[in-house]
Amino acid sequence: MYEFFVPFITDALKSAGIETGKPVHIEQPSDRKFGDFSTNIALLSAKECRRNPRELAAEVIRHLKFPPGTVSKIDVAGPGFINFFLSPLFIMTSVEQILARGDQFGKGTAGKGLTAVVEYVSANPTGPLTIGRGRGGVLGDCIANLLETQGYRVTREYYYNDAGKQMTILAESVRYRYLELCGHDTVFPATHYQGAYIRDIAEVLFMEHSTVLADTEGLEVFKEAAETVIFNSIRVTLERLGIRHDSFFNEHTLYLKESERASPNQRVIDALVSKGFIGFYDGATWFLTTKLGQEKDKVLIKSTGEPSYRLPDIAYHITKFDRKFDRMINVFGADHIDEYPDVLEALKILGYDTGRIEIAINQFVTTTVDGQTLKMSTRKGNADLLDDLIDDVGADATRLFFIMRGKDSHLNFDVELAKKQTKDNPVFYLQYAHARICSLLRMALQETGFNHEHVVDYKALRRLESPSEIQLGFSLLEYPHWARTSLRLLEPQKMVEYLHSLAEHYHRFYQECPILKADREISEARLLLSLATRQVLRNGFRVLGISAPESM
RNA sequence: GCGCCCGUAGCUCAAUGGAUAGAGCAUCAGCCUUCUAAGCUGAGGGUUACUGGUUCGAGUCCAGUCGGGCGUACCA
Repeated sequence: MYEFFVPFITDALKSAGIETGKPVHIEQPSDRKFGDFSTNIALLSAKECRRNPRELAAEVIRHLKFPPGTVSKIDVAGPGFINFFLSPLFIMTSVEQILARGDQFGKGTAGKGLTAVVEYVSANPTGPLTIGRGRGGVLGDCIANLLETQGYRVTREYYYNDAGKQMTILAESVRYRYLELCGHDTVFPATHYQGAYIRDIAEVLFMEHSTVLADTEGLEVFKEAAETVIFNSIRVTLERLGIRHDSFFNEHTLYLKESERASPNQRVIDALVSKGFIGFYDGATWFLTTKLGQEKDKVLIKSTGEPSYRLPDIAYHITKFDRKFDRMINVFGADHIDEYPDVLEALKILGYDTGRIEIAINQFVTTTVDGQTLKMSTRKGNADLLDDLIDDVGADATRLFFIMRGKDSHLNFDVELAKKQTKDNPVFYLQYAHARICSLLRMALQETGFNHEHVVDYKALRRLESPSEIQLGFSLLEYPHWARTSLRLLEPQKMVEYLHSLAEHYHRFYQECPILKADREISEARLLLSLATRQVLRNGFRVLGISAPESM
């Protein structure tokens, strides 16, 4: 809808002889009494043209030529806005397109022929997923969905590490619990994983092997058991939320030689050496970020010989360039905020186009239960588990609550609210609109024989003209705009808000306009409008990954 | 100390640099013999933390101050 106006305004500017370098911008007025759309082009160009903005606006209007039956009124208002009013008939004929396109309505072509990789969750297998991880997981999943609606070919990737220090601590933790079960006198270190799941893993080992493992030197058997159990639990939890990945990228592969070539990690070091950004001191290998104005250099290879996380991170991103992704989107929590600038700097030095990398950082989650907030740490084992939350409020509420606030805002997850079955709870408010429409359609089939599946001609919609009908129709047409905006900002929250306002318009329409009880022709038209609403709700729910219940 | 994020109604949050800063909750007042009241309508409630700046116009951009969160590892 937005782009509908642009060419006509551009033409009008041209034929009025107005030269402006400013782009034509279409927006929605704050108040509908100002119209359906407006443009500020006269305000923007006024200075350049040395003319009064209102005069300029009037001039533009004189040259505007819209196709008949589309725009019913054009106004100059306020300091120089040009306001457009769409004709009700135009709105309703446009709604017909929604029914014609069905689940394709709202799809765009901006990403046609392009590929994107979205990296999200990426938790190492050291413990069950916590609520905080869930937010990033849902955010990433929705971003991937949004990319797909615009035609991108999307790879959903999970980057993990099953080696290194944390995994060693994990294996030791299991071993301590196992030794306890064997009756050994051990003290469980405070530095290790305290969670109950460690005990569960140890118990399984004890049942299978009795005390035999107590004498084994290596940690391998403990590590493997822990990794298998924990990874499975992570995948099960993700699956419950409808989060899936196409690709699991194991950091470990970056440490391995590739036939005749050095390992990807080593190649990063070599390349940075040749650019003069590597130093060796204190027994470690350093990325000389002080050369870039930073306070300290950063360790790439520790004095133990092991790479720190930064090195494989750089190498990992190079694989994304090697795999020729057009867009690379990383989703992670605020605790990783210090991680990416160094990676980007290194990639820039090595000549990669870091403009293709986008970072979506989500702030932390606190849960509120009776005003109590919980502080989380996987290590201490007192974290709120994502699984428990899903048990408590269900997958749909979990998903929606994670994305119904801007990702930059701290999220206050009100568990009580998420469980409520009233309109206070946005999940129910949205789903109820959908269920209500399904119920109507069922009843229509029963009582009047109206079968929406057999309708091929949507012209009946053109009979509608009452304010709540027009408002609803208009709202439906906004869906593609919000799909694009949500993606542009990497912010599914925009979609949530749009759907909420759509549901609101539907409920109002429902309240004001009898549907089954109206005259047959009007009734049919209103059923079609309801059907279009259901379609848009479904398309939106699909992006957000929540279910569309047929009855509630 | 330094870096990133946040500060908007009593509470939880919106507002691509635009017009009178909006929703929901809570409070108060209405709407069911009528398609799902799991809903709708209305009222009150604000110095957008503070001080300057940029411009036709600032909650939004810039600088500074105050307050909160997260980082600031040879953990990831």
